[in-house]
Amino acid sequence: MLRHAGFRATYGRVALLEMLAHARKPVRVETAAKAVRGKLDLTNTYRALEALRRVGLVRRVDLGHAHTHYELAEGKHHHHLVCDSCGKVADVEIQEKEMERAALRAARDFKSVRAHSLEFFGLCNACV
Amino acid sequence: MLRHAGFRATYGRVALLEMLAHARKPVRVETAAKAVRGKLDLTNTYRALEALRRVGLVRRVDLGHAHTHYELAEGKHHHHLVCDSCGKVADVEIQEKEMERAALRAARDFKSVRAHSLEFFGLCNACV
DNA sequence: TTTCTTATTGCGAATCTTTTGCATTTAGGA
DNA sequence: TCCTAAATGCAAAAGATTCGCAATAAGAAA
Repeated sequence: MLRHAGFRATYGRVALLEMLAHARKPVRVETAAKAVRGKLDLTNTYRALEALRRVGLVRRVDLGHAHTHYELAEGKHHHHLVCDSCGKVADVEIQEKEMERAALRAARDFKSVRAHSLEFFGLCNACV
Repeated sequence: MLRHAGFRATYGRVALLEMLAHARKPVRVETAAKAVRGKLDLTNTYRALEALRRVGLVRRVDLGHAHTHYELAEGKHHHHLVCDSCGKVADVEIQEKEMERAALRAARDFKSVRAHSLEFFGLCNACV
């Protein structure tokens, strides 16, 4: 995958992709860096994730915190429902196309929608 | 408004609300602070905006940048379509309720949705 | 395999946004 | 006018992310 995307397949990047593949929810850069400790430091984890994002191997997830999360870009684009209380994250699929069309209809003066970010916040069953 | 919300009506906060009332799009904290220069410094602009947000007078808008934007909380909750090229912002209204219901349906294990964030990115008519 | 080019990395320092501490000022009720 | 808690300014801290640069290593070529 890495070579095909024009990258060198370094231990750090491979480890990074592997950890993302096993993660069950979007991961903070700091967490990712710790997971590949010894193979890639924090600075280069930032650089690697950004590079991987640019070629579409990973996606940025903005959960409204001060820090960015990343997840492996597999399957279709989806959103998240985050528990306010425990932080649990569930994947959510929504009628994307229709929503973007609606946005375009609502926004006079715009010709196209390239992307959107949509995250939900609420309570999971295990929390009060 | 300020007194009614339990605040002291200081020059700084009044100026802040006035500038937000005239702004045509969500404003960065730094920009807001410059606009009320002399009446409120950067630190207290942060404090004031957060306080105003807690009582519902302003809303936070997260456009996916490294910094937070704020807008006056008037009218119904809405979203934004941001031009990738020039940064122009248009307001967008979407069928909120139905979307949140759909999210809840899609996310097993969740009992409620308190809020969501939704922003669109694309190109306005004036840009390439 | 060895060599060579340059992408990648580590590390320190810088930058940017946001928060905190604290002494001083001030809005607004008594 | 007086008094107290809310607000404020300023300096410094904290957290996230980026930059600069010399050292290292992946992978193509010999």
